[in-house]
Amino acid sequence: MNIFEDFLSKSQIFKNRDVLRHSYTPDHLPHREEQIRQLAMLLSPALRGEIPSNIFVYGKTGTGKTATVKLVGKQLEEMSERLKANVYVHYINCEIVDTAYRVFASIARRFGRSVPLTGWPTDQVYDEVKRAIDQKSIVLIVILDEIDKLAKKGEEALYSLTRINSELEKSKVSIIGISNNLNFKDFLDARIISSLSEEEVVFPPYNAEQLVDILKQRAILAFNDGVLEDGVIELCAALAAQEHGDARKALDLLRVSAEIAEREKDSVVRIEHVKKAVEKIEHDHISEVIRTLPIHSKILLYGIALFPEKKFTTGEIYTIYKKLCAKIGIDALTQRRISDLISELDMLGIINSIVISKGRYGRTREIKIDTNADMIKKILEEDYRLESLKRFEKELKNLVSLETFES
DNA sequence: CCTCCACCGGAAAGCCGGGTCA
DNA sequence: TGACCCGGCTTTCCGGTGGAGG
Repeated sequence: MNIFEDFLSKSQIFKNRDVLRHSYTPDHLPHREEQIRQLAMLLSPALRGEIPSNIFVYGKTGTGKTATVKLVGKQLEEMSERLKANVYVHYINCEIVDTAYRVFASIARRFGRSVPLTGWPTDQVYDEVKRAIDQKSIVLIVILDEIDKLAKKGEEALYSLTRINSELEKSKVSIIGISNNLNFKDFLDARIISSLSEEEVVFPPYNAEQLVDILKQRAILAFNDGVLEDGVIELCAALAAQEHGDARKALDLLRVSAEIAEREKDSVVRIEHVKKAVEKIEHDHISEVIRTLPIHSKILLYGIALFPEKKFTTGEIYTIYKKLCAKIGIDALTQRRISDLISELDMLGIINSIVISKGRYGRTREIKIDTNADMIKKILEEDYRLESLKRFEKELKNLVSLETFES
């Protein structure tokens, strides 16, 4: 008997698991009819060879922004093909493509130019883009997903792209910016903002009922008949609705619940599986984040995790961090840098740090671990570079508590 | 009401490893 | 090969500040 046979035979639950992944774009998006209509209306001038207004798309995570825009983009290209209208849509995820250089390179490559990953001056890549687009007369729609990620390092790209039309002879470019964060506008040049948001399309969060519809639609494709216990979909929807109506989260819950059921060799996905899924997702998320932390953040976090109840100031945790570094023979970073690493850990939700003033005793952060400290420590100890710290745990605790907190 | 602590956090510049190009 | 560019990570420098205690 082949060793895989056991695994092959038993997918009683899933018909097609991929339907539940975020990468899957269904060709019908429930409760997004209005947004689709707006986008189509705003983009339609492209088919007549005119420049559509730049569009700013706003909505929280998991509200279907990306899926909707992609769907409309795809249909726009199809229609353009039929009408021979030379409309092109280019999708860029700014979380990955997060600098001006890379944005330009991505566009240039779309039109067959080869641009190295690095090495050229950014201006040169931009020239390449202009030449590539202007070869024949086209309308190009650039979709900048997670456009807020460009605010820091890629502002130049936004600046150039919003003004590119005056430098092109035959072709036209328009931009669709997608963001889940309105605050990022504060960091940008007012001219860029007004140019980017000539039109706005808002994606409100889904409510629990709408999430149920979405899940049901996918469940039909994803599961065999009758494998979902009554209430499973409703529970997943309700849990996701509690957090700003995130469809992605709802789909994850449903998929992980089913995977747990499958692993337990249960032929039905039950309410209890959903409950286990909630924990598993939470746990997997944190441990993945921690595992991929750079070494200095790990050392720092280890120091904090040694004292789960303690509220640290920046200075205190820095002295502990320095001791830990000495112990494992790694050069310590400066306090300024550690201060930034603390902010990062805070943003990741692993620790809690707020700036407080202790009057006479200065202004500092109050830092406290936010999650299960034991779990964090275990995950950190998997790193071979931190292994030796495990042996010194007691010694370290004594040393540190005597020196730092005595007074 | 003023002072002054212990940091915060912005700006700029340096280092390093990735790369191109002539 | 050397000059040059990009981008991530750090260091250096430094002005700014909320509020307890005088």
